[in-house]
Amino acid sequence: MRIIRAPAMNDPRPYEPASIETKWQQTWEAAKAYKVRDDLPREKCYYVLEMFPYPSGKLHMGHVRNYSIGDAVARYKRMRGLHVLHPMGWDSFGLPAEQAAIERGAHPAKWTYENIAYMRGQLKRMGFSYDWTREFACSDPGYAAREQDIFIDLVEKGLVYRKSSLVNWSTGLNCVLANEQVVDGKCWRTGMPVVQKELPQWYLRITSYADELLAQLDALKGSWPDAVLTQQRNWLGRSEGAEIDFAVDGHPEAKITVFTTRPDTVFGVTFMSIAPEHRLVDAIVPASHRAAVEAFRAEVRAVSAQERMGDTAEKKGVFTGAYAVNPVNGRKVPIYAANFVVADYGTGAVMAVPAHDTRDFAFARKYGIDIITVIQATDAKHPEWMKLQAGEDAYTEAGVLTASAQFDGRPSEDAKREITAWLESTGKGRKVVTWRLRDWCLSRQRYWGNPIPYAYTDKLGAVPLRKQDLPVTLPQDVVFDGKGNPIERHPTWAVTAKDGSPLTVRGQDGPEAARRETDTMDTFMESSWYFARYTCHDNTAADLGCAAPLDRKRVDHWLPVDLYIGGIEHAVMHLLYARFFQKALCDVGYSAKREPFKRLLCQGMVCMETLFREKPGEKKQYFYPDEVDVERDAKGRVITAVAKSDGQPVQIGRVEKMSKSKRNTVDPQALIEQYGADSARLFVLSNVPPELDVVWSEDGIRGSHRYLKRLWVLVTDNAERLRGVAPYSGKAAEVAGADQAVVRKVHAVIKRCTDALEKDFAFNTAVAQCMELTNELKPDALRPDVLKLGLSTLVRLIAPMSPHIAEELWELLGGTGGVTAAGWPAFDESEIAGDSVEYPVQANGKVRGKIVLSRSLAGKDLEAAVLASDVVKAATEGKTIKKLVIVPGKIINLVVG
RNA sequence: GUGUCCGUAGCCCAAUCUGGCAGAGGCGCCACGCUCAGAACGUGGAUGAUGGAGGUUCGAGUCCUCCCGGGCACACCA
Repeated sequence: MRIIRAPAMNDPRPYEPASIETKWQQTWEAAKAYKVRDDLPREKCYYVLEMFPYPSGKLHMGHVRNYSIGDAVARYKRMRGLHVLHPMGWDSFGLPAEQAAIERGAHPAKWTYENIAYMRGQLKRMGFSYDWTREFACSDPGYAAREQDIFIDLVEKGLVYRKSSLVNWSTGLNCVLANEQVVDGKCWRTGMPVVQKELPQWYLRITSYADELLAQLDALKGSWPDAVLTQQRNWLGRSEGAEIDFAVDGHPEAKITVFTTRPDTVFGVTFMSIAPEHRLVDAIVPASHRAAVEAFRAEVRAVSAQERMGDTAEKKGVFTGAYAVNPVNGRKVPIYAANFVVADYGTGAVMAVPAHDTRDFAFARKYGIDIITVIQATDAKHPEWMKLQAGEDAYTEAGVLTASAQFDGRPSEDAKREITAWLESTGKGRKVVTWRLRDWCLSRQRYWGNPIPYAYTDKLGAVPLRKQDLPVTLPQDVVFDGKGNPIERHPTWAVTAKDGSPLTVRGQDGPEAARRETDTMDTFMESSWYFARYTCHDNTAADLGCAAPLDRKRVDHWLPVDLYIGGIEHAVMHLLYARFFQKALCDVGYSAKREPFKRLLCQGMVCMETLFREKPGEKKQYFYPDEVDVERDAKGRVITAVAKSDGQPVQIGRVEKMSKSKRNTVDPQALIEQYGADSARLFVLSNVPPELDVVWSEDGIRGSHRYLKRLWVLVTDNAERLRGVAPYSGKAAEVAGADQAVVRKVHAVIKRCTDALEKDFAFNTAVAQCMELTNELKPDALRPDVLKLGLSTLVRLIAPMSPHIAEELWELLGGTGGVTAAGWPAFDESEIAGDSVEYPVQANGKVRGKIVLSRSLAGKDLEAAVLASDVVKAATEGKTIKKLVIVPGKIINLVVG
């Protein structure tokens, strides 16, 4: 049994995070401390937003980090006197809810809203300063209804269309995926294979905004991470070139248009590659080659998208038996159906110039096709050029044209323009720009999403619903058995109007019986405008179908978001869709701000060491940390690790992103219970800058907790006697010794903290500064007013990171009105440096000693004082000074010989 | 392969933008204090060719060039 010593009379109150944190959370809630108004001057306002979570059940460490960063910024900005909009909500449509319904029988809505309730409680327990009055979930009827209104606006603007096309069909989800959701040919969510399937789908015309989406990336440089800008640029994939029309020999009605970025090489075309699915293939293939082409097409189709896209796939083709005629020189070239030609990029056909394209070169070699050089390198020693001379590889760089009729001798860049112009003038080609970006496929054959507000009739086809007939709400009585789309199988929903009567749409001769669209929208739709909705979440009239989705005045007051924080995994999908959507919202009249996020911060992952055993031919067996004993040497390096269960060795693996499957996770709830929210928040902000990965360790969080305890003891030990003392507010020079050092330190630390937060949100260095100041504050050595200055500064500096303890200590020190209202402490640059400077003295770059001189010394006086010093005399003994470098306030360097 | 970021103590990182004594902070380690002992706490301490080679400079972790190593992104896109 443990013997617990009774506390002595003057023992300070112990640090009990749970009670302090609950107390202040209740205080903030009761005071609606973080509710923000919409009618204050914008320059006094700040909008900080973290990517809202999918309500999967409970918070994970990634959330804790993301939201701790955002909250620290929000609290810091408030202390700087700004009115901060800091909202939170739920990205609550999506597949896991349906998965849960299938597995556990709970309705997706029930499961989702129970999760939201639990996670909201966790966020509140973390003490995040959200304006909870603006909270909403995307699956709330109000939000989904507003989204349908916007959808109809987009329809009227011509941004929505339906087309039948090959789509990515996830065999795991029985559902269509966007290109971005296909990773290495597999479903990004389930990892199951993705196959191509022909289906009619709804699309949003994001490609109409391609130019603007690209152009405005330049303006985001410096405010968004380069990695994100690059990824978006790659994704948009703008490519400038020419389309050239080739006639087909013996088929005067047929014409194959190719797209090329190298019109300067057109005289070197020796064959053409065409996508096997190209619509002209059947028309031009002679009977003699039909069987071979059909077989090839079947073979290509059988190969999964994954293999076809990967660079391991062999480049293959089959001669179609047809010939194309090169419009510039009349040369007849064979047409090959090739597996590497993508049907829906460019024109689905490529002119092949083996001399100047690596892939064409390999293909020509394989099938024995001619190689004609039409570009000459200007540098005869160019390695690629020498390879072409040796018949080893193509020369793909720019050069000078040859064997190109009237263009001989022209440089590539000029020839591109001139040849394109010539083709244009003869009607055989034209300058074009193509994009890698495709339109956004919106349809999902799923239940738990927002219904697409369309209906179909036999006569009219697809008809958008009128706004007064909205919203379309999901049927409640559906069956989840994992076999396809539950809405589609509902007996009456698709043909029943809001009021229960049979669904009709208005036709020319009166109402016509109609059937609803049963597809729901991609959930990236909801996350494309939620940041705008936070500014006016209450814009909801009694009749849901009639209120405007957004209040333009408030949207434009708050947007763009000043700081948006989230994971880099959203670099393309979410962030590109949201940028597009904001522009579309502008064009339907809901905003004038064309970019949604002014600054973007992508925080790193929370990682942890993995522990595993591996046997040949078996999957890795992972261990939880508490199942393993680790032994370290004197330097802290790991010597051995063994499992507690059997004493056998365990391997220590890489530090990897926390995941359940690797058993390297930590439950934030347990951290809160053991150490408190303040310690958890401080830990995820310490040690590394926000954009780097942070490695979780038990020792690490104990370190953060230990620091808060030290701060607690330091303040509570002295609070009583300091309560009535005013913090020292005079000059540093007016006090002496340790007091003066502390006053200077206070100014220096405030400056460094402020710089760290203003420049890069470098909370790690801000925390370090707080610790440094704490280490300097020795109560017994300081005047009470100087100590009070130090403590009251410290408490305010730590407040954005660990707000509960800061509030409590602020109150104990006699502060009123809360630590936020107290404001961020100010500093005076001139108070940081002392009157004297300790100059290091270097001789030929090596430090020989130090001399202390008055800061006010300058010019000849300073030089004289330096030369007179013992250190300089000793260093120059018997040598001559060739050069004397004196940097006032910094250093002295002697060049001697 | 191309682009980009990075490489500082046993580990995570400051200092790099704006050149000036290599170290703010944390973890780990060691010693001492406290303790019957440990934990906790406190006090103190050790640890480096700043990945390598050149260059610029009075002076380079910092700027320039090349190389090595690593991360991330892109990579049949015509």
